[in-house]
This record gives sequence, structure tokens and C-alpha cells, in this order.
Amino acid sequence: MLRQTITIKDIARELNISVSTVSRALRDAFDVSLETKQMVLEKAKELNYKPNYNARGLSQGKTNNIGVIIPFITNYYFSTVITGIQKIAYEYNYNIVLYLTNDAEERECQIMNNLILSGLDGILISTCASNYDHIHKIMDKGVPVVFFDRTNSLNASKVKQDDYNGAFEATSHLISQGFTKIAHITGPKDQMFTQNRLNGYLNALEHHNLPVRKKWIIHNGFSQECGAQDLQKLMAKSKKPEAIFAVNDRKAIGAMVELKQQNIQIGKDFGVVGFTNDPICTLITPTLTTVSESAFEIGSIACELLLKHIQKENLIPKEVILPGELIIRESSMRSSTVVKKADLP
Amino acid sequence: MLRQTITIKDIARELNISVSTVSRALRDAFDVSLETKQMVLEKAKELNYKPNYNARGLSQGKTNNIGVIIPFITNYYFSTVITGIQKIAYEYNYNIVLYLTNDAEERECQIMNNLILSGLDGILISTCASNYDHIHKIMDKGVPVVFFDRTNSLNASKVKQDDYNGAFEATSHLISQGFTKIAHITGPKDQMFTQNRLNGYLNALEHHNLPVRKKWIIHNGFSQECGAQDLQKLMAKSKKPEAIFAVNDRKAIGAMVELKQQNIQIGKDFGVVGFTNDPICTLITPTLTTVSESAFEIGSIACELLLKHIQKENLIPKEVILPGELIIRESSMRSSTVVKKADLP
DNA sequence: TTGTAGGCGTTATCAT
DNA sequence: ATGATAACGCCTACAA
Repeated sequence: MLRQTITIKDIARELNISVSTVSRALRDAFDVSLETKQMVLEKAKELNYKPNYNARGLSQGKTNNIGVIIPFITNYYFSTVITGIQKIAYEYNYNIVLYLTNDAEERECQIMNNLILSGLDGILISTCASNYDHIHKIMDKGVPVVFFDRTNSLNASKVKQDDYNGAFEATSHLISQGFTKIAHITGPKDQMFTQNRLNGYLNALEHHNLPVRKKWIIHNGFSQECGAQDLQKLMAKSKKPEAIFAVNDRKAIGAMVELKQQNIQIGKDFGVVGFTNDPICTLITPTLTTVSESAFEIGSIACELLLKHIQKENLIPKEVILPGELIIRESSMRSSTVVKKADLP
Repeated sequence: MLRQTITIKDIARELNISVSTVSRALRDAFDVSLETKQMVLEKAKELNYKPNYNARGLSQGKTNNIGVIIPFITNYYFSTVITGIQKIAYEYNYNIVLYLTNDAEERECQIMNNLILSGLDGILISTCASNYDHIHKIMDKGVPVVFFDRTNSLNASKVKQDDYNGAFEATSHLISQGFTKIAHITGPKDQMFTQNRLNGYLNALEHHNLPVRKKWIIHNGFSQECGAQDLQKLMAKSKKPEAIFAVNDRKAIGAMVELKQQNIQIGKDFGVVGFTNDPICTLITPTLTTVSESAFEIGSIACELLLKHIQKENLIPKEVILPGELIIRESSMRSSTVVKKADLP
């Protein structure tokens, strides 16, 4: 079975009209008669005609493909963002070309330099890079880029959660629960969102007149394992904290696993707050207090913004910051010995 | 800043040679002199030339894009499969175009009928459909399709986990723990993988001379909520089961949440086994016994297979079945009252 | 309203 | 080893 493609030429020949007329009819142009249009559409369906996007792209200079570049996809946040992106992209008939950087700057550069780029109308990116040359190059070529989650100082549209205030609230909440010795376990220093959450943490301490101990701020990777490591480091110190605010739920959970290992009562003796509101927060015991991120909305808004940039050459960059919400659960409640009905007298 | 693209013409002009020579040099063809080749490559780098994949695709009839069609991406299994696909695709310089069907057959058809398809060299799909006309159409056009996870009876390459044996082992394990009244909560009837897991369950019962109670087999959706619903239904029956084998971890977890609500001791009084080995299995209390799926390998193998089909027109379809592994944890252990050191006298 | 012709960037088929 | 030239499928002035 050979891949015999039906083109507008076939339709034109069968109908004894010219290709341009067929093209017009297919694109629902204004200057075609209703009858010919219907004739063409019928014939197209009959022959099971599919447009060749390569050809269309070549002649129009666009592809209806947008690139999405993210570190990973195996976590709640990014997979939900993608779902949000997909919804909008699908509505507007755009396809998503997915790239995973594995959180490696080099890989991200490779992807952006060597590959495609001619095949993409625009790019949505959560960058893991500290140097932005590769991104600059693309933007200079006139390819619209919208950043989300992990943003930076470049002059482009950005969509993200409110990292600073989320962190501020999270930390303040721990303080309101009577925890004063609060550590922060976070990611690499050169990420802006990491920096913002750190600032939120620091300012919350300051605001409540609590001292900052630099030794209680641990920079490490973003994974659950890193969270566990961080907690070990903290508890090995001479001055131990009695609560932590983690940069994300993964690390918070790693810390919780380690705390359980060390037989420390989470909630009562040690407060834990994460960031993201991964569904796992409600499944782990004790349930994890966190700051929710509107991942789906971040994806859909970022995509809408990108499509606008694609449509309008010199749209002024816009920065959208979505508020988070502190969701209080057991892991941060001093009084949270869960009382089950069955345990009541 | 206009999108001024550098083409091979520019290189040709600057070097005072013909475009065909440039093209040859760029493609590392055999009939170019070493010097011109190097000259061209240097100039290309200097001008920051990027090939136009649309044009290349148009003239070669290929795009280096493969489509990946899945129901969701917000779960461990699919996001891990994608990661596996990505690894291989990246190695071979293929791009991934992602489509989410949201588990809606209609949407899947729309995607395959209306959209692209001319823009894809091949397709990897985990179909949610019960009717395969839309897939047939594509395959008839000569576009290679490889199925994974959710397969079917079509004559094409397939890669999947060993659903039958996994289910058989899972059920047998529950029986070996002394559970005899075992229910099965599963998905819609018309999925083949669902059917296979059901058969594994049934044959395990039969093999151990246990009766089959049809009322203990619940068909419903795949979500956590559905799992909770299913358990409610089961416990509302006059004859209640004392263990369940769930078609996936999500449903198992939904059931566990509901069991906790009803104050039923999981493990000791009620056995639960899932399927997938989502990382959440080790985080929930009690930890969840499950059958591991090699999601990453399924992705990478499926992608390799697809690339072979793309390369070789009439490659004979191949079916790869990856074995799972029963991972025994607390949720299925009758004797698994977790004894913490702190609780010891 | 329709048809003609040239072009998008690249590759492939001829010559030279 | 290199150069001209015609595709690839579609779009779009321009002409009719």
C-alpha cells in the first residue's frame, strides 16, 4: 500500500477547475462562488483529501506548531501545565511539539540551537538555564517566546505563580502555629522562582522578628531524594530546626519520609509546608500543607498569550502572575492529632 | 526585528557556488570535495544557518515528526512512557507532537481525521477507541502506527506490559495471603488491556478453585474517584469482599481512601493490590502492593519500533510484551500491622 | 469569480 | 566535483 497522497491538483483535475480555485474553496476564501466551494469540499471529502502542512507552512511561513520546552513531564505541575496548553492549542488548531530538557542546561541549548526552530511558530518554555544566549538567538530571529513558571529578566511575556507571596504566606503560617525555628529547603540558587520563594521566606521571618539562620537554608536539587538529604543535613546540625518550608511538594515529601524514619512526629513536633498542591498532598499521612499553584491556568494563559504574539508581530510583552492559595492540612498543625470518630468516647 | 531567514541560497551567494553544492555539503553527501564542504559548514555556522524543515519535508516527503496520542499525561504511567519515547526520538533527531484525547473516542477521531497527519512520519498511540476506522484510514495511507499499552486486534506493531500475568500474580498473591473473597474493580469493558487483567484475575481464582462472583467485578472509570465509588458499591452489597485487585493504582488508592473512611484496616482485614507501581505506592499508608509496569521501556521500545517502520516500508509487525513484577507491600499483608520501634515496650 | 504563473527552501536529476 | 533546473504542494499576486 503506497502512500498515495491526494493533493489539490487531483481535486482540480477531477473537477476541471484550477488549483487556485480549489485552494480558495478549501480555505473558505471570500472570492469563490458558493457552488464551487461546495463542489470542492464534497470532492475533497470523497477523495479523503488532507492538506500537506509542509507545503502550506513553506508557502505561508508558518506551521501551526508551537514548541513546549520543559525540564520534566513526570510530575504533577508540568503535566498539568501541558494539559492546559493543549486545551488552548487544540481550540486554535495548533499542534504541540514537546521537548524535555531533563533539567540540563546543555540539553536545553542543544534543543534550541540544533533542532527545528524553523518548524515552530512560537515557543513556550520553562527554562532551566542560567545563561540566555540560546533563547536570545531565537527571539532575535523573531520567533515569539513566552516563559512560564521559571522566568527571567528577558523582555518577553511571562506567566507564573506568585512565588513570593506564596512563600511568605506559607512561612507566616508556620510561625502562626508557634514554630519559630524554620528552615527552608530549596533548589539551585540561579533560578528566579527559587529566589522569589526564598525571599518570601526571609521576609516572613523578618516581618515576625525572627532571626535568619543561613545554615538553615539548603540549596539542592528538586527531587524527593534531595528533600530527604536536606532534612538529614538539617538534623545533623547542632542547632536543629523544628519546621521546614520546602520549595516544592516533592522535597517536602522527601523530608517527611525522612522525618518518619527518625520517628519525629510531623505536625505536632515538626511543621512541614510544601508548594504546588500535588494531589499526593492529600494522600500522604499526615496530609501536607502547601501553597496551590494554578498549573492548568498557567498553561492555558501562557498558550493564549503566545498565540496572540504569533498573530500580532509587535505585541507588547505582558507579565501574568497567578495568585496561589495556602492550603492548610495536618503537616503544619501543632494540634493536629487527627481525631477519628471511632476514637471518640 | 524581522524574521530574516538564512537559506542555502545565502550561503551559495556568499561563497560564489551553487545551491546544489551547498545542499550536498550540508547533507554530508559523498560527491563534494572536502574543502568546499568545510567552507560551506563554516559559512553556515557563521551566518547561523538553520535548515527549513518544512522545505526539506516537502521535497523529501518526510517531516521528522512523530505523533504521540494518549488519553492523559497527568499520571505516572503516561508521563513516564513519554519520557521513554522522548529519549529515543531525541537520539534519532525526531520531534514529538503530542495529542491528548482526554479518553474521549470522539476527540481521538477528530484528532486523527481533521488534523495534521500529513505532517507526521509515524504515530504512537494508546487508543481509547472501540472502533478503529479512524486508525485504519491512517494506516491505509501508509503512515506507520505503533500501538502501546492499550492495544487491539489490528495488524500493526504493539508494545505493552503483560497484563494477563500481572493480574494473575496479583490475584494469586492475595489468595496466598489467605484472602478468598476477592473483588476486582476495573475500567470500561471494551478495552483489551482491561479485558486481559480481568482474565488474569478470573483464571487465578479458577486456578485456586475459588468461585467467581460477577457482582464483585465492577466496571467504571479509571480515576481515583471511581475507585472510591466502586468500593462503596462493593461494601453496600449483602455479600462483601475482603480484598480487591484494582486495574490500576489510582483506583486502588481511591478504594484505600474509602476503606480508611470506613475504618477498615487495610492489610490486616482487607487486602488491596493495584497495578502500575506509581511512586505514590510507597508514600501512602499503608504502602500499596502492586504490579510494576516498565513504562519507560514501553515508551522507548515503541519509539524504536516506530522508527524502524518509518525506515523500512514493509517491516513485519512485531508484538512486544514486557513482563511486570509483583511488588509486595503492606496493603496486602495480613500480618502487616506496622510495628514502629516507638511502639515497642 | 476564475485561471496563470511565480515563489516558499530544499532535494534530486540531469548535465557539464 | 559542480552547476542548472525541475520538482514537492500550496498560496497569492496579477491577469482575464
